[in-house]
Amino acid sequence: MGITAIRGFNDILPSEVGKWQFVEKTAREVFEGFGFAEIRIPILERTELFSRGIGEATDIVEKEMYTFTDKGGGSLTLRPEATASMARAYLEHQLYAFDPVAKLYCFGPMFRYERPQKGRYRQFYQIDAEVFGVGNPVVDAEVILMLIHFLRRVGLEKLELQINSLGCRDCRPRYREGLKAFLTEKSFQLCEDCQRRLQTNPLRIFDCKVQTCQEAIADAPKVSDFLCGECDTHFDKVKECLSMANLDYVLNPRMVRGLDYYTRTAFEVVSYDLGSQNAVTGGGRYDNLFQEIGGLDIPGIGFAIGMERLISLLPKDKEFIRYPDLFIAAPGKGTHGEAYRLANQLHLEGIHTEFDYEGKSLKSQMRRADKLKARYVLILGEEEMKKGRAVLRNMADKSQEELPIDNLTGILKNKIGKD
RNA sequence: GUGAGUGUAGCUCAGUCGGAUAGAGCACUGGGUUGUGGCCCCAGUGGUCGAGGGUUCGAGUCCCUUCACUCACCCCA
Repeated sequence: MGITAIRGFNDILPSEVGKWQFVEKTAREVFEGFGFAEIRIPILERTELFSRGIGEATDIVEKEMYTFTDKGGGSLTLRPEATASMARAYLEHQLYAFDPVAKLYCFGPMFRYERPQKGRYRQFYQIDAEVFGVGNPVVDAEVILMLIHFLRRVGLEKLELQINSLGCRDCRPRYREGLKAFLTEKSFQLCEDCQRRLQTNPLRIFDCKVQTCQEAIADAPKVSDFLCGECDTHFDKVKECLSMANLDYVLNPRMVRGLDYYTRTAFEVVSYDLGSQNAVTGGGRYDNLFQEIGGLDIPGIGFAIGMERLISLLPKDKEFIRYPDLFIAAPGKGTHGEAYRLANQLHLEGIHTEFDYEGKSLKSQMRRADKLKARYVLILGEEEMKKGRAVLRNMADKSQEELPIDNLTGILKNKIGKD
């Protein structure tokens, strides 16, 4: 093997690309129907954008970013997520001056230096959708509704929507301290990792798989007990709106988000067909992000969908590959040029046509037509060609008919359009 | 960063206790049919046994090192 792709960076081969196009096309249709507009943003940003936006102490910023110094001497980072960049673009171009409310979506690769495993790669693709400028809980529900609607449209079932409220900058620290105090008394029960988490991020202990840690936190206080009045009514309103839309959800008081900027509503959609990395999408509200990166006090909410994870869940029986409409077989040497001429003519008409480049036997050409799953084969026989005619074979039912070559385009368009 | 598993043909995999020229199926090419696909039959192409070192008369097989991939931890989409 010569040069290979680097670890965690994958090629998406033609046989897979149909799925990607389908998912992207569906996302565009659904999101634009909800009033979202596409935005395209760079994949490189100043490192500062992420360290301030995502949070210095997060795993992403601490150890997962692809950061380097460019020739101008500045520190740049391949984006590990899109929200901070989208917020930056919104501020930089003062989109709020036209309308404080911006509903944006974008597609693209993200980069995180992690050990790859099932559903986790160093370059991975996300679909992001964000609403900037609305603090009202109705929009939380609206965003979640759009997300679920999209997931159903691409054919996913057996999904579970989990929601939680993380509180705001007032009540989250209170909860954190409360939890810390509670667990400190039980710290002898905690594993080594959780001893550390107790200091750095006590909320994470909820995720620990160690039996004794689970026992320790079994009757730990919940976020909901600590929410301030405003966060409490906000969350109630979100739940109420979800119910109004007939969306089923599971309250997961243990759900924690890894990025510092999340506040209040947090949600995840998980699938039990995914393996260990079971979140297809995750998101939430981030009312502090804009202040961290720019100063203006603008609320936001959004989600990121993991493309690879989503695509791995797509129904298996669905066909995403486009097969040729026609294969032109030219068994005789004298008919080769005609195959080339005809194929080009048909290409200009948008008819997906293949032909043999190698001058192989008719049998071999037929075999290839079959392998490519061409619907029709046009056989340019020397006998027929002398009369200006050719044989058109329907590969599915084996029927054949002799046709005049000069009228071929019209006839094919008619036939192919029919089914 | 940590742990476990796996590396033999393009793909999926056999390969016994260390023994002779490393196999099968699929795929590919050609033929059986001078001009007709799938099924069948025949033949052919294709290998640095991941790489490097060691033990041995002899290594795909045993040992060491290394690389890659996979899964899991951590964390997240």
